[in-house]
Amino acid sequence: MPKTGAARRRVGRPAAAVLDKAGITAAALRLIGKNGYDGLTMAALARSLQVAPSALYNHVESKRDVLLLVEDHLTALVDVTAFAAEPWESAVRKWAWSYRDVFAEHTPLIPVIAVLPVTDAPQTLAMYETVSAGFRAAGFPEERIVSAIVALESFIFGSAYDVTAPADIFDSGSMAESTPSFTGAVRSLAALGHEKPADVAFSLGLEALIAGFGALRE
Amino acid sequence: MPKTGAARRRVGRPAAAVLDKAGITAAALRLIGKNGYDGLTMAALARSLQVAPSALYNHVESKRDVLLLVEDHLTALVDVTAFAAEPWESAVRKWAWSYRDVFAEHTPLIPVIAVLPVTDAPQTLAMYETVSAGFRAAGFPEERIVSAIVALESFIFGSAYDVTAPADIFDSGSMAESTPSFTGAVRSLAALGHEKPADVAFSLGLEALIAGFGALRE
DNA sequence: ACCACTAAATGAATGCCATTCATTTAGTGG
DNA sequence: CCACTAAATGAATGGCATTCATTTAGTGGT
Repeated sequence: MPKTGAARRRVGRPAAAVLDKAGITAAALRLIGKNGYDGLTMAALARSLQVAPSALYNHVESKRDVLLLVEDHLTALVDVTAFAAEPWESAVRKWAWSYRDVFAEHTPLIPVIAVLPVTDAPQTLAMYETVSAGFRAAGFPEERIVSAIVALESFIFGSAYDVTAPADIFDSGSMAESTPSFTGAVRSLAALGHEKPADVAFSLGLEALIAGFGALRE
Repeated sequence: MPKTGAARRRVGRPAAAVLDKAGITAAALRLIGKNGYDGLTMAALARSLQVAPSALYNHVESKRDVLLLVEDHLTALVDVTAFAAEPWESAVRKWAWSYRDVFAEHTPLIPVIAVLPVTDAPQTLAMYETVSAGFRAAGFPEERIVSAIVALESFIFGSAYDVTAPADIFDSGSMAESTPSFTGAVRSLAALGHEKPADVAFSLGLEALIAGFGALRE
């Protein structure tokens, strides 16, 4: 029996195209928002677009392609505006926090991004252009710009994972007596207060990187 | 027909146990070494141990469990010896390079490690104990030790991905004219020489972190 | 000596997944 | 008007982790 309200599409090319990359991207993001990355399957994506799974392959080559569309969309959300208006230190700081926050919600993309040729992701390339122009304007020696950005990005990606870690990740359980130094350090961090441990670590590392890199400027 | 040289095991519990965790770990590592993480399937693992796939589940609960065994084994390979014998700066430097090098070959484990409660991984916990003791002995304020280690680890994990990136990852292709600043920076890095870009970026970031954190010591 | 129980293997499903292919239909350029 | 291309369906395909019923071997208790 045909679906209740579903006016089944008949076989063959429809008069107006049903799918395009923007629609696929939006549907993927909706799906991820509702069910996480486990819920993002080609079948579920097709269902949410009221289309047969195989129809997706007229628009993307693979599931990895879908992840790439999502990645590029998200990168456009990273805030780079401070590079136009603020001193280098605070611009980097804002960019880094924003970048981490966006991808902390999307860690399954990190393995994809990390090895992604920038050619395949126009928004990502645009971000690099803005950031590297900011470094150049701040007096960075040209041959260090890319390395500094890569180092910051590595730190940001690693820190994004850290945000998703369970609160009790450092609970050493029954081994506590045999690891006194670590157990003590964990306890005294916990005693410190309510600020999120992932934020404390990110701030600590980011400020060290900013200070260290700032010294390279001419 | 029974396999050629294979003396098929008959159904039922064998006289001597065929499997244990150490054997499973070793086989998984062999498989990863030969075919990468794509080649590590429960079926392939079982085949390499001459066992039915379902037999594995008497010893591990899931594939994730297998990855955990591998992770803990690898962590034991990270070199922490310098913390016993060298000044803090060089000990951290050696540890960080070693840690990055080990996991650069095993990036698919990073999502697993990053959210892994330390209770489940004794070798990993042992590494933390040695490192935090080194920080403490170097005069680190106790409540910053964990944050500093987490920040370093985040940088290390992100940098491990970077090692695996394709050489032409920053080739902006046809968009080169619209991204002059970034394209110029990439070119002048390439002109610089033969040192691996991932190593340059890692060194740059690591030295900044060491310098920044060193200043926290009392 | 027996018996209940647990541990460790096999082999046959199960259900999900990404992807491919043959087929159908709709627009388009020459 | 005709060949071609684009975009949909629907039916495979093969691989995957995992589960379950079944069989057999050792073990601890009476």
